[in-house]
Amino acid sequence: MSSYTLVVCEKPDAARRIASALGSASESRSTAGGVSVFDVMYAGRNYKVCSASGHLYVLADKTKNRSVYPVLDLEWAPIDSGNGNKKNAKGAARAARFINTISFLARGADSFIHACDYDQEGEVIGHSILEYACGGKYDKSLRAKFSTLTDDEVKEAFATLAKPSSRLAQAGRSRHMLDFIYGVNLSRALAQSFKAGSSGYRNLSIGRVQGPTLAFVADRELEIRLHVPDPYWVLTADFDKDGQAVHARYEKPRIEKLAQARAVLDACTGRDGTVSKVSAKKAVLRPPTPFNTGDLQREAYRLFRLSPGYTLAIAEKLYLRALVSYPRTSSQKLPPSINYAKVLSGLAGVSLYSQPASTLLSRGRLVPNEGLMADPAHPAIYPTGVAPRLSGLEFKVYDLIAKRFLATFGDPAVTERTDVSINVNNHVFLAEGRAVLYDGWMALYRPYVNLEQSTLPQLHEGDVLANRQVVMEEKFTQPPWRYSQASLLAKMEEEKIGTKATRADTIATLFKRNYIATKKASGIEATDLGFAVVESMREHAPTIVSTELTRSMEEQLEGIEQGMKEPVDVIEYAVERLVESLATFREQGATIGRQIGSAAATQSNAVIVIGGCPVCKNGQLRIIRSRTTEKRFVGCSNYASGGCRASAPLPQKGGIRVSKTCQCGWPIISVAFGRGGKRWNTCVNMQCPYKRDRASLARRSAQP
DNA sequence: GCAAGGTC
Repeated sequence: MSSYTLVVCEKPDAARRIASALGSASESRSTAGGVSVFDVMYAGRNYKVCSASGHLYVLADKTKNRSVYPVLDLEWAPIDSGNGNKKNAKGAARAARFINTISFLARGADSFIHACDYDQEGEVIGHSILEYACGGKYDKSLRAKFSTLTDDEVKEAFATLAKPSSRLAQAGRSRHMLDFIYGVNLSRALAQSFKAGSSGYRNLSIGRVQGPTLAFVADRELEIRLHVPDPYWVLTADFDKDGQAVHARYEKPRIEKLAQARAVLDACTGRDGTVSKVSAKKAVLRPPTPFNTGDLQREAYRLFRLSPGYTLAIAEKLYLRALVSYPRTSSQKLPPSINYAKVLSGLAGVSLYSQPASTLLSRGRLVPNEGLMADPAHPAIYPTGVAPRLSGLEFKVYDLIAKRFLATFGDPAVTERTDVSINVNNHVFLAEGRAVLYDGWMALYRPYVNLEQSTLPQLHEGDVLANRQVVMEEKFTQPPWRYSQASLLAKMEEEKIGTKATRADTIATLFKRNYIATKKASGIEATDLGFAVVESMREHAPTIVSTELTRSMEEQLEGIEQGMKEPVDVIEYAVERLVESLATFREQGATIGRQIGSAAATQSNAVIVIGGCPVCKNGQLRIIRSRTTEKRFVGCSNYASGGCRASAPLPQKGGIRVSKTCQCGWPIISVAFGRGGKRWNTCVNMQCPYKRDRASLARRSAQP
């Protein structure tokens, strides 16, 4: 085979699209790694288009000893089970297959094109591959720059190749370094302090994104706990106009003094009202903008109460089945190159969407209502037009994406708001009506439209309304809302921390660490442990829980990218500041650990009831963690007061759920082993006559 | 058993 140019893309899907944009490509599987490679002729040259699968190289701690800090001596190494996806050894094996394929292809290549996503992380991904898998080829490579992977743009990118920006790569690599140095060292300091100040090890962590996110929740929780409810009074009135009800509220929505409210109540009770003013205003509501990752996550939470992480996982599945476009995007734009007509024709073939899709198609000119946010590598999320076969939540998320896409092409809706002032003995009450005059895009987005309508009878100035009743209600000012997973994610977006692909993961990590917990129906609250971590960080390493760290880091990285700053100086400056914090942890570790440890202990001793006690009949069986051995077991709430000795061992690992009560009267628990692993159901009663696998419970458990 | 960032 003659020589060729090796094109390195960020992910397999991008390689496929880039290859097919250049010409008719033939796909083969590399013998070196078993991953896809595309051969294509373009402008008289042979190209082999291959891809990574995100980052194949990450920073690693050379010493590999997790109990030692500070760790400042880092190296770039292939993802392996030790540095990267510990929870997922498959990830490391997968990375190895891509690296093997690329290094094999690099040997036969005479030139290289860096065609990863054109952003900071993409620059790093390509840089590592060209340097480490291809043998120092970054400086000799050429950069393809594109904002979306359409045929035209890919060709344009290949026609305007230029030297890659090593400044951008340096900025990206420095970002990795800073996050590792701050995150890993402070996490180790936390965990080591905990170990020194209390019994046992606990996996604690903190980082540039985790820190402020946890602080958002903790600070909100404090606001809630410190909130002092102030009373106020609300007056409403119900009138009647020829048998039709008119509901109105007093012009002042809140009255702070009871005496004032009473005075109005007395003055108005039993007196008819006169319409003193009627005004109607039309409003034009523009169609919604197409979904980016966060918009979709928020909308799926609002409508279906899906967590952001779960929504993204479902969207990912839909993407892998070619039903929707790439779901990790910041973009609220739909470039014409995605071919609106093609997508709509596809949807027209699906019975659910055929009517609205055909109507849109028949108009000819299609212009989506784009939002302001853009993404260097992907358009907004849209359906591909491939007919879906889905059910359950997958269908719901797909339907939401499909209807949102349709709605963005709809006409603006027109609504009318009518305000009516009603005079009662010189006091003014207000009634409000809202009506949709033209539904436009709303028809395309049903049932997901969020708009309240309220109707009023025809009213004119001078009309007299019979007063049915005036009601005075005492209310209290409310504390702010707790964050939901969706609003916490929105807060992260607003503060520009984390990325569209990682925000949901960060929230999941905080749950896993037991820093935050869901308080039934009222949202997320910080746990005692979460509070303790924020508090101790504010004292010893305040930047890690503030968004300022991200801001100042961005500034430094910008300096590197512009050539105004050197990476070593930036890193050294960060290290100097961090070392002071770490020294404090080293000196006061035991004290810090005791503070955090006592917070963690309140938690592990928290009462978790799993059922009624079958022995004493009036106590409750609870999961208890022994203070001395730290082992968990089942005990009766009457142990201390009533001397009930009912107890049972528990498996020490795995999440426990109560499924039902066994015929013997004790609870049957369901234990999860590992992530997404099998669940194991068993009665906790050691003497259970109905149980077959007593031996296996004994093996997996320990007596308190 | 540590971060944040890619992607599956």
